[in-house]
Amino acid sequence: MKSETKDPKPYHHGNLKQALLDAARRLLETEGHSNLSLRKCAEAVGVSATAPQNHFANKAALLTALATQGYGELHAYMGRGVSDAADRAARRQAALLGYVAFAQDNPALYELMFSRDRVSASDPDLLRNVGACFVILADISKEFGRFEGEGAKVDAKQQMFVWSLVHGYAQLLTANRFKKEDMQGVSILDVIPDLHS
Amino acid sequence: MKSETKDPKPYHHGNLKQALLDAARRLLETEGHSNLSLRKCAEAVGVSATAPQNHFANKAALLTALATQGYGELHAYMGRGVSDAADRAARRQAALLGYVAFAQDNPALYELMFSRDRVSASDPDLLRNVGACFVILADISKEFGRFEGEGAKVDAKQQMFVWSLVHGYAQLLTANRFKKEDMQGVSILDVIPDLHS
DNA sequence: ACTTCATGTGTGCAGCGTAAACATTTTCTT
DNA sequence: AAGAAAATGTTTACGCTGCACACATGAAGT
Repeated sequence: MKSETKDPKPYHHGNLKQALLDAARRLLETEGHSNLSLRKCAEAVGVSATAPQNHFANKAALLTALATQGYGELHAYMGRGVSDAADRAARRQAALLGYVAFAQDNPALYELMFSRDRVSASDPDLLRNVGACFVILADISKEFGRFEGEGAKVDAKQQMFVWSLVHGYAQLLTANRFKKEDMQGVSILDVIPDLHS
Repeated sequence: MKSETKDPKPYHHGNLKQALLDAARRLLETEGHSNLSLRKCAEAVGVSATAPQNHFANKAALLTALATQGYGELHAYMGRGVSDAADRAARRQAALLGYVAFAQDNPALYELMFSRDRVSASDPDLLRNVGACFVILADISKEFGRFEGEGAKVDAKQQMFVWSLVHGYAQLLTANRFKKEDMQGVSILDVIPDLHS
């Protein structure tokens, strides 16, 4: 019984990496992005100020991990409560509502996920999770509206249309750019025009 | 001739405020948002590190002024090359193309304009310029697609649809979230589905 | 047992925003 | 014209930040 795998707490702290991510995530939403610092994360977890360096090469690496985690959860939100047998219209509805719900539940993280110079956009893990989200978006975009051109181009336009619409809606919503009175009883589904005659 | 208004250079520097904004804007696009500092702006202009404090209460105030300026230019981009006599379809086309062009020309500034905690969203000047942009968006949103509900609600949904779509498209485009091959010869106008039967 | 490596601490440094005291120049008031 | 007041700029200082570096410690492998 020399290498049992029952207790995965390897040593000093436990698993500091995930603890730092959790603390960073909480600080991000509570204090705002510009008040998030590695030192505050370290202090929240109870380690020295330089301990995070053992798990993240720099601050950008931590933010990238945070964004990667965010895309994973966004994917989960979009797939929530959808049975495999559901038709595309049902999946589409659930995915759109889930997408917006994630942004509303994690506005600061959502903004970070689309920031241009705070996360390293070429990170493989990040790209993988982004790709997983895009698979769902591509699926629900099929048979959506009428676009001109040949087949592949039509698919691309449909996907760009759906992603642009839901992303823009989510961002403008969480950035409070919509008038409150316009939002009464309105969801992302109401903002999609009737596409067929 | 004691108070002639011919030379508006008041004294020491000239007009440091605008010079700082110009420097900040250049640094923002070249160095990226996370490498923009007041001290670098001051150095670029050739004044001491604390001189900006006389013109901007804090860094957020400078970024807010930058965003305000951005919305002014976005408004100008949307109105470019449009005669007053043009019909709504022509204005819509020009405004959408102008909107996206501004985002492409000023990606870092565009991101700043929609950031949640770096600009003070309640600034009156900012709100005024945001409102001016929204007036154009509301105008081009009329008679767009088919939405259910009574009159005012339909207008609101149309506006939210158009702004969500063009903002999402602009942001995803500048964040390189679209596949390059999908973008070949595609503009914002191609991503809007045929809304009528 | 000894080495090796992963992980955590302590120290130090340059850059940052910004507060405070002071200097200088313009503008206002008389 | 003269002095007061305001606007603008500099210097200094302080605490916070990311991070490089040397070192300590505990776990794992041989």
